[in-house]
Amino acid sequence: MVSMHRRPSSRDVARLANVSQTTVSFVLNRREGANISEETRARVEKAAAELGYRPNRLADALLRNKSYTVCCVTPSRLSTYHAGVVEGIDNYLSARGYRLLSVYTHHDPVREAEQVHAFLDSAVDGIVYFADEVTLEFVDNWLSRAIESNVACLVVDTRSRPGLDAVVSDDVNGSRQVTDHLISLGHERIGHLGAGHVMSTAVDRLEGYRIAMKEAQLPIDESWVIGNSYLSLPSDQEIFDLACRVTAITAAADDSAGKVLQVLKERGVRVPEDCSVTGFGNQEWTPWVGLTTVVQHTQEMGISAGQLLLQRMGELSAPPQLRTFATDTVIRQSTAPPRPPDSAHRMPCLI
Amino acid sequence: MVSMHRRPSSRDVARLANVSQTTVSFVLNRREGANISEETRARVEKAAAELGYRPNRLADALLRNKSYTVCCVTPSRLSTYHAGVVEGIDNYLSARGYRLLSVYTHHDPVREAEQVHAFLDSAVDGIVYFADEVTLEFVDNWLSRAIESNVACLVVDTRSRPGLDAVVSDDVNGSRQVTDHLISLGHERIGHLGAGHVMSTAVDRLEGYRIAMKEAQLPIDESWVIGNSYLSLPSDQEIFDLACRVTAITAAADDSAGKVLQVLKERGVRVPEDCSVTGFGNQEWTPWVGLTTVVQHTQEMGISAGQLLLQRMGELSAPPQLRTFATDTVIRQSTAPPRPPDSAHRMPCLI
DNA sequence: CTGTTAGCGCATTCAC
DNA sequence: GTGAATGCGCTAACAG
Repeated sequence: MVSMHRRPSSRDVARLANVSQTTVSFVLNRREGANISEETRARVEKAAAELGYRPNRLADALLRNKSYTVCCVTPSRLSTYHAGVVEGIDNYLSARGYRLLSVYTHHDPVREAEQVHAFLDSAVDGIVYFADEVTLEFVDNWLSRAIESNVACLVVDTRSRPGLDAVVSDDVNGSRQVTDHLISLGHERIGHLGAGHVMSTAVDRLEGYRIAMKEAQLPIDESWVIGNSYLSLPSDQEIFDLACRVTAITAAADDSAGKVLQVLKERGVRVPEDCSVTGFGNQEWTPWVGLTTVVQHTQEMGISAGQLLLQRMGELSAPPQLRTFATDTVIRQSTAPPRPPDSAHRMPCLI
Repeated sequence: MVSMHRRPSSRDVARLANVSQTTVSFVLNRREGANISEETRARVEKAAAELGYRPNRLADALLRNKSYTVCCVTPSRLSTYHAGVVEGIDNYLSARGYRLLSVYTHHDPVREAEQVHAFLDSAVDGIVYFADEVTLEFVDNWLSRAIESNVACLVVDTRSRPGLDAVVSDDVNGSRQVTDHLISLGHERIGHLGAGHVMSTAVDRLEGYRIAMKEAQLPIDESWVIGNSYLSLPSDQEIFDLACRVTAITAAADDSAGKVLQVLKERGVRVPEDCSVTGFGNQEWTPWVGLTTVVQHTQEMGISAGQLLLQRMGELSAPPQLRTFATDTVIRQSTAPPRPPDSAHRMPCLI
């Protein structure tokens, strides 16, 4: 026979301790002004412990219209980068009495809006939106209500919302640095596997590549720039063709670089001997394949996001802040000097 | 001047529509028995739309002690496997009026307990716990309360909680099949990079390896079995030494296999020529490195988990179910027949 | 058919 | 120093 007892309420504690509900509230919340006798305090605490009393968060949130909850909206779970930022936010907020909940949109704007509305219907205090190529253009479906509801909103990974607090990597310089690395190795024909023009991160990374090439006075053949999306990559043939035209490829994302490694391996193009490859993001698996890539300081970004959120909760009308984080380049085995032009070895595509 | 209006309540709708709050509730919830005139219904709906009324989920949840929310407790975000299962649960539940929220424990049992308690304090309807090597032995810190609170609990990835609904892969057979694949290629000295004895998945994968070897009448030298944890892998040297003693290594996890690939590459052991390598899990990056691995049917597992949860919510006393899912082996380029014993090429470690 | 009333669990203002 | 009364927004008995 399972005990179907209702869970204990503060009233139950009050009854057991022979005091009023108010006193229980005062004791358990350590309320300042209230001068409760030591004897009463002890009796209340004993009663609460005895019953295993825990305050009902719903009742409190309903009363205050505040739930001490922040939600984090992400396209999917699959990114070391996102994971790091979320962990940073989580660490910051959980140490300050807030909890962080996550939902995934699966790149579906309708689902995203539903998820956020559900949060707004539950007195959420803050929303962190991780920009997504697909849903970005639909954020206004929910963002306007979030702002009207005085909820602290913050966006990660895009500069396209100047009215909001935002946290981003310095994508331009990150891309520039990794391209400089290739240039310093002696590469002159360098390709870029980009991710289109929807995400400012993609645009910035392409821009960084262009700047590096320009500063080195290396011309860019426009056929060296391919890729329109983080999500759908160019065909194997397009990637292969690019590798035949250049001696190095900078990819705007590690996942894209991973795909490049696969294609080149399958077609007999050796990395880095025949073609160097770089990524962006330092995903967990990149050491395993020796991919040279760009490290983003995800923990710091997350902590900063947490700070901005709490500030915004306190001061809704303060001017929005954009925080940009420098990156590092981590050099592994996927980059090396290009083959000398007269090398005996021929690229398979040139045979 | 920001409008600081309180968000509209059902009472506001009632006032605007000139009806009582009850009528608003009946209309908006399409309550069966109540026979509301078409005219009234239209007036209420118009008023609700005009005010942009949305019901407050907190009030409802407080009243019913039910929030139509399920929480999912995961060690971290970084796993294609977890991602797939969570997506399956999400798809199933969101189509049935529930929402799925996720939290991460970062392998910290204290944090995990806090997170779950916060959910229990908010009338969560179900909990999905993804077994984790570190927190598994502490689940009773919160599990007992969850069960007493009549919350539907389900565990993924471990058979160690026979009292609970559980969803697992057929790890024994998955591991056995991938080992059989190596045996059929002609390997006789096969090593296993395991993950200890805490997680039943790790134990089962080791067991599957042993069964396959036994059935093929291949003896196992106990020095071929290394690895005590999913989280902390053996040293590079240990991995290298293992590769010198065998012609193939089955890893209990893709991440471990990835590490093996890195070490072998760094030390000049060619894969698959000198040593074949297999993983487990079909993580997103495995195609990029051509890793032969075991595919788990994550979506189906998630859907099944969703079904079990809803069943359990309806019938708390039903006998617990364990659902086991078959796996597939996906063969890529990291496995090949062993070198002939008299091969001219020598392993670097044997030189 | 619709409105009045009560109460979910809590914090809080105001008496005593 | 402590307690009675109020209301957050909602649904659901129960009247009428």
